[in-house]
Amino acid sequence: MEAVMIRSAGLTALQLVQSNSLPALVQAEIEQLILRGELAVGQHVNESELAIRFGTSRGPVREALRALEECRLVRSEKNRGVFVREISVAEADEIYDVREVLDELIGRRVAQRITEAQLLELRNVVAEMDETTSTNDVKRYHALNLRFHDLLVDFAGNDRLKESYRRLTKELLLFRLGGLQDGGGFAVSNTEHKAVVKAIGARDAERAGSMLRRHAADSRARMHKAAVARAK
Amino acid sequence: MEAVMIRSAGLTALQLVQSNSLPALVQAEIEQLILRGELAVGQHVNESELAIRFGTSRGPVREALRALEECRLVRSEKNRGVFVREISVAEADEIYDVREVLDELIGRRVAQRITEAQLLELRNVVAEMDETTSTNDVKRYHALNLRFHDLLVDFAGNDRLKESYRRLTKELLLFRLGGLQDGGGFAVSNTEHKAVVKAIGARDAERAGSMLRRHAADSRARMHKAAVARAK
DNA sequence: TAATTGCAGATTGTCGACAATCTGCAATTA
DNA sequence: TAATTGCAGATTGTCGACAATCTGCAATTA
Repeated sequence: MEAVMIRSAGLTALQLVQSNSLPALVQAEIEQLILRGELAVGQHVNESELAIRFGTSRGPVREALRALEECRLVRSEKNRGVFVREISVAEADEIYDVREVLDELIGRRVAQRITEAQLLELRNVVAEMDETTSTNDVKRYHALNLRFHDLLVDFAGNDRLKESYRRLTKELLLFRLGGLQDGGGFAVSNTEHKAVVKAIGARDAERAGSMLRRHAADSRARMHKAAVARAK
Repeated sequence: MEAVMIRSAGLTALQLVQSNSLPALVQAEIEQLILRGELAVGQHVNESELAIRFGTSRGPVREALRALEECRLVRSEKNRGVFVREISVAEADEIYDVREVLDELIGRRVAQRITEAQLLELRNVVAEMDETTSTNDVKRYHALNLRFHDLLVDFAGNDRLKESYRRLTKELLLFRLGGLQDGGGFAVSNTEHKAVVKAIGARDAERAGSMLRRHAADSRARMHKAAVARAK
C-alpha cells in the first residue's frame, strides 16, 4: 500500500530515502496536521509528543517547527514553545491585498500559455463544483476550489509565483480553520470560476487577469460577510 | 558599545533576552554573512564551523539553516550539507515577474497614504543617490537604492506585502552576489526614482503604481543587459 | 598511464541527557 | 474569602556523543 503510494509519485524507494530528510518529512506531516485542523488554531504544539508520534527525537521536530515558523503557520514564544498561528480578519485582509494582484498575474499568464488539455482539466473541476452546489457539500466544494486555484497557479508556469501564492493560501486556510465557515455563495463563486475559464479559453489575458482578480476580491468580501456573521 | 546598540533598537537587555531565541539570532547572523557575501554563493556551509564561530552547539545552527532554507537563501542536500543558493537568470526572471506586480501595488498604496514627513525621507534618499551618480560610488548607490525600496514597502502599510517583497528582494540580492555588477545606469535608475516620488507626492495612485512597476521592469532589463555582458 | 579500489579524516544526522524555565495546584497568609 | 507564595511536574533550550555518510587522496590494478 505504502509502496504503491511511493511508486505513484514516480520515485523509487532509493530516491526517496536519499532525497527526503527526516526534518523535511516531519515538517510535511505537521503541516498536514495543522491544515487538516488536527492541531487546532492557537493550540500549543508539544515537541515531545510529536517526536513520539513520528518515532524520532525532538531534534528533527524542532527543525521542522523552525521551518513552519518561517512559513508563518506557527509562532514561537521563548521558553513557552510553539503555537499554531491565529489569523485575524485584519491579517486576512492584508493577505488578500497581495493575493489579488498575484491572482491577476496568474490569470494573465495562464491565458497566454494554457494548452487544450489543461483547459479541459479546469473545465472538469468547475463541472464537479457545479454538482456540489446542488448537494451543498461544503467540504467537497472547498477541496475542489483549492484544486482549481492550485491548477491555475501551476499553469501560470512560474515557480516563484507558485511558491508565493501557495504560502499565502495556506495562511488564509489557517484563518478559515479559525472557526469560519463560508457564508455560502458557492453558486456565485463558481459562476465566477466559469467566467475566468471562459476568458482563459479565449486566450484573453487582460480579461482573465481582471476576472481572477475580481474573484479574489469577491472571495474577500464573502469572508468579511461571514466574519461579521460569526461575530454576532 | 554593545549596550548602546541594544538601546538604540529601543529594547532593554531584559526584553532582548526574553524575546530572542538563540536559533533566531543565529539565523539573522548567517543571513547577514550570506547577503554581505562573506559566505559565497554556491559555497558549502559548515555547521560546526558556524557553531564555533557563534559559540553555540550545532543544534541552534541547524535550526537556523532550516529556516533559511525555507527563505530560499540556502539549499540542503541530504548527508552533504547546506549550500548558499545560486540564482540563475531564469530564476531571477521569475522573481521579477512577481516583483513587478508587487511594486505596482506598493506604488498605488504608498501614494494613497504617504505623509509629508515620509515624502521628505524619500526625497532625501533620492537626493543622496544623485550625489553618488557623480562620484560613481557603486556600493553606496546600492545601499541607498535598497533603502529607498525598503522605505516604500514600509510606507505601503501592509506587513504581508512587506514580508513577501523582502523575501523576493533578498533572493535577488543573491543573484547579484553571483558575480554581477550592474551595467551602470544609475542616472537612469534614479531618474525613475524621481518620477515615482513625484507621482507619490501628487497622490496619484495609478501613476505611482505604473511608474514603480516600470521601474522594476527597467531594472530587470538592466539585469539582463549586465548578465549578457558577463556571459561574454 | 589511466582507471579503479580502499581508506582515513571530515562532516552530517540523530539521539538522549541535563539544566533552565514555565505551569498549575496546594498551602499559606492577610 | 481572596491574594500570595512555594513547589512538583512538565516542557523547552542546549549540549556533547556516536553512528552513518561523504570526500579526497593514496595505493593498487589493468
